[in-house]
Amino acid sequence: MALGKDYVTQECSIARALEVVGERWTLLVVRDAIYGVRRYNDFLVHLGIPRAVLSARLRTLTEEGVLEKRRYQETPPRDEYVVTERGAALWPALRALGQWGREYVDGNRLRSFRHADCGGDVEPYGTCAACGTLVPVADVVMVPGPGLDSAPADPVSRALLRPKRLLEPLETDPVHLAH
Amino acid sequence: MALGKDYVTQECSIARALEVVGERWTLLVVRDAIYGVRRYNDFLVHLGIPRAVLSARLRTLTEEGVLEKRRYQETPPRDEYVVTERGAALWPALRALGQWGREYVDGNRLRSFRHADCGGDVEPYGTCAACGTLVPVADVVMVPGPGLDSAPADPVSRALLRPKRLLEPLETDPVHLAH
DNA sequence: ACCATCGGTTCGTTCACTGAACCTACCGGC
DNA sequence: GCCGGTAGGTTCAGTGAACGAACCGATGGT
Repeated sequence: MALGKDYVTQECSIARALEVVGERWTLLVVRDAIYGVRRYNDFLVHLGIPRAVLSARLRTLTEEGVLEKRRYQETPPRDEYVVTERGAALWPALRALGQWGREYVDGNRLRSFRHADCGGDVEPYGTCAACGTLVPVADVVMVPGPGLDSAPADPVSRALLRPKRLLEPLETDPVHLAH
Repeated sequence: MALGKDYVTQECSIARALEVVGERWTLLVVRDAIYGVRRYNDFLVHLGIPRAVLSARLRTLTEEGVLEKRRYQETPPRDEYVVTERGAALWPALRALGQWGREYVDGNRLRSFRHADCGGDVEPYGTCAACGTLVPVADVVMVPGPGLDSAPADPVSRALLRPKRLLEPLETDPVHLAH
C-alpha cells in the first residue's frame, strides 16, 4: 500500500520493494534500526515522527519480517525492535541512497562509512577502498562528519556523534547525564 | 517535503536524498526514466499514476536536476524528459532496492540485469559476476523474466518484454500495430 | 467537419499524516 | 498512600496529499 492503492499493476521488483518500505518514514526507521536503535522512545525522539505513525510502521515492518519484536524485560513488559537478516539486507539500498544524498545534496558533511577491519572508506558500490573486499553490513562503522550538530537535543543523536559499528545496539546516555 | 513537513531535523544524507526522491511514485518515475521512458504519456500508461501527480513529479524532478525537459519537436510542441547524470547516479540505489525486492519479495521472476559487454549477471553490489568489473548504468541490459505478463495492455510494458539497454530511449509500438 | 492524440489543469472525494491529548503499567521517593 | 516520571502505546480532530474523472487547447488525419 505504499503507493496509491498499491503497486499490483507494477511488474517490477523495485515496486515490490517499495510496497514494503516505500511509505513515508519507513526507510528512516530501517536506517535507525541498522544504526542500532531498538526502542520505541529512541526512534521517537530521533526521528521526530508522530507516535501513531511510528506504531504503524513498527507493526508493518515486524509483520513483513524486516524487524523482530523481542521482549527484553518482563516487569514492566518492554519490547525492543531488532533488525532481522531481511532488514539488514536493505543496507546496500540505504547506503547507495545515502551516497547519492552525500554526493548530490549535502556535500559530504554528515556521516561516512568505514570498513571496521582495515579502516578503509566504503565506496559507492559497497566495496572497501583500502582492501577491496565487499564490506558486509556488520563490518561497517559509521563515522560522524563535520556538518553534524555538535550538541543535539536528543540522546540518540548524541550517541551517534561517536563512531558506531552498525547493527550493534545503541547505548543512549540516561537523560540526567545530559545536564 | 517528502516526509512530514520536511526532514530538516534529520542530519542524514539518506534523509536528504529522500527529501528529493522519497515521495510517492518518485522513485518509480526515475526507474522508468532510466529504463528509457521519456514521454509524458508513456510514464502515464506504464505507471498508472494520476495525471496531476505525474505532472507534479516531473516538475520537481526537473527542478532538482534529476530529469531534463527537452523539446524534441516544434509543431505540435512536444517535450521529453531525459534522465541527467544526477538522475542516473540514482541507479545503484534503485538496483539495490530491486535486488532486495527480487530476493525477499517476488522470488526472482520479473527482471534481471546483465553486463552488456560480457553478458554476466550484475551482482547485489553492482559488479559483474563474469568479469568482475563495476558495471556503469549505461552498460547494463535489462532482461525480462518468466514472471512478467506476456501480453500487457500498455505499449511501454510490451516494449519492456525485450531485453533493453538502460538509458537508451524506449521505442513503443504504435497502438495500431498491437492488434 | 469530425475524431483522435498529446500534454496537461481543475476539482470533488477519499485517505493518510500530523500533533495533541489521553491511557495503562510500573518504579522511586516521601 | 500519593505524587511524579518513564515507557509504550491508542484515540481523535484537522489538514494536506493522492485519486480519478472531467475538461481543455493545439495539432494531425480522413
